[in-house]
Amino acid sequence: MVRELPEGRLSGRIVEAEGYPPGDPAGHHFRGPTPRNQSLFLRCGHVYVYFNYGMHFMLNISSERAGIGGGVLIRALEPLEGIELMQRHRKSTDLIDLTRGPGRLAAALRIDRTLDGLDLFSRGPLWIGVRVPEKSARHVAVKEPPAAVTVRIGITRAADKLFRFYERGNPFVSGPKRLLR
DNA sequence: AGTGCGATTGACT
DNA sequence: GTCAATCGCACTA
Repeated sequence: MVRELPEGRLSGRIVEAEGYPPGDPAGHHFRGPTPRNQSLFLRCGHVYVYFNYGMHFMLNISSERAGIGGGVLIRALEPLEGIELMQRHRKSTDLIDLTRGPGRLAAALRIDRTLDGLDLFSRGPLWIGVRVPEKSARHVAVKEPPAAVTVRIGITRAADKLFRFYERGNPFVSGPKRLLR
């Protein structure tokens, strides 16, 4: 995940996310489009930013064809670039909690509703890149990071669905210990 | 027009 | 472990 700001570039590896697919009663798109959630109905790859609990922004990415509601909540990053600026945004120097959790992540990247509706493919102020290894590893077997699947965090409806995905063992993943697998 | 609560976090016992 | 902060919005009437 790459955030471009006048002060510099911020980036991090996505290590935790949750799916909110079409028809999911826990999704904000479930009851149809409204002014708040219309970005979830844009073609996949658009940003939906939700202001939660009156104080935290949450970063989502639409995941379906145009007109179909669905999205992915980005819950945690492993910080890569611009760590000092992220620390200023978070008013904390604690590295492990810098982007661990959806609210912290959005604060660190200075994400708010002005980014709502943005097309991630447009290479604007926010986009997703593919990290290229420092050295060419074509002849080396690339090891896939171990993935784990659990129920989603902090929801009440469809609470049994296994739609949370994270990199096993990564210290930048959020959530209660009982969900660790 | 009024109301209850939410995809969380940080402070505190 | 508990709990307050804080507000936009969907829902009810």
